[in-house]
Amino acid sequence: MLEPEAVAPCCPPLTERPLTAEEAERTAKMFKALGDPVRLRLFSLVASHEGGEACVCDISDVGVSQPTVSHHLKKLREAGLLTSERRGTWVYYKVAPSVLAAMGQLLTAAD
Amino acid sequence: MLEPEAVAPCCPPLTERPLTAEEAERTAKMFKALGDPVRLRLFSLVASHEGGEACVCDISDVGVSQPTVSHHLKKLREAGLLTSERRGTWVYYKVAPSVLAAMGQLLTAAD
DNA sequence: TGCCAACATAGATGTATGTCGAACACCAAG
DNA sequence: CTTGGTGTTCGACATACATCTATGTTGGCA
Repeated sequence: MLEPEAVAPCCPPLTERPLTAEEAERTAKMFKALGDPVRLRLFSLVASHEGGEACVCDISDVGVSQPTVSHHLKKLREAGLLTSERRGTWVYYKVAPSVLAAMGQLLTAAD
Repeated sequence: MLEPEAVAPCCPPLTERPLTAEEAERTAKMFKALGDPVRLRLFSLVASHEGGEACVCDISDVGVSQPTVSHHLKKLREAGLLTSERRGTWVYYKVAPSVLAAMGQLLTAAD
């Protein structure tokens, strides 16, 4: 089921030193994934859901069709931000561990 | 010169509660702006430059033409992430105050 | 076995975006 | 005022992307 390439601890704070081209390439994928309003809502719906995970049926009410939701969840998976698991009839998404920490570190003001 | 709409303190951590549609719309613009490798490098070049600011001539070596650099800097400005100021011959860009803090808060693991 | 619900994939389509070269605006020196 | 350097804007173009409808696939249940 096409699992994400690891997002990795990646990089120091953006204020510490310029990113290399490769670092920027990898890191931009995460930001890009969150750069769509629908995906950002889906991500926050999963991240804030009790237990840290949510089934698609819990988060499908974001104003677009069901295939579109599925499409965006796939993008988030491919960016390494979410993982998915099927349990019976439902598919559950959760935030990939360490992703929030990694992105938070990037944006740490190293002042 | 088309100044940015304020990016605002905006939102609580993504893990605290789901974003509303409006919040997501506004916030996604910031992530989107950083969702391109070239822009991400430009941003980190400015953010990590001594004095917290850099002139375009200091950061133009990212592998694309100079008009393209200018185009991306404009996008970053419009997203509220950078501000620009002309001093004599050169134009200086700096990170908009409070932007890093705001984005960092969004990604705070509220665990 | 057959059916329904939950998600995913496929294909089509309009719009947004990244890129470039060319032309323009601004400023400092001669 | 003219020249040269710095940066922006313009127009064109190819690609990427968000969205939809239609169709597949998977699993529970009668």
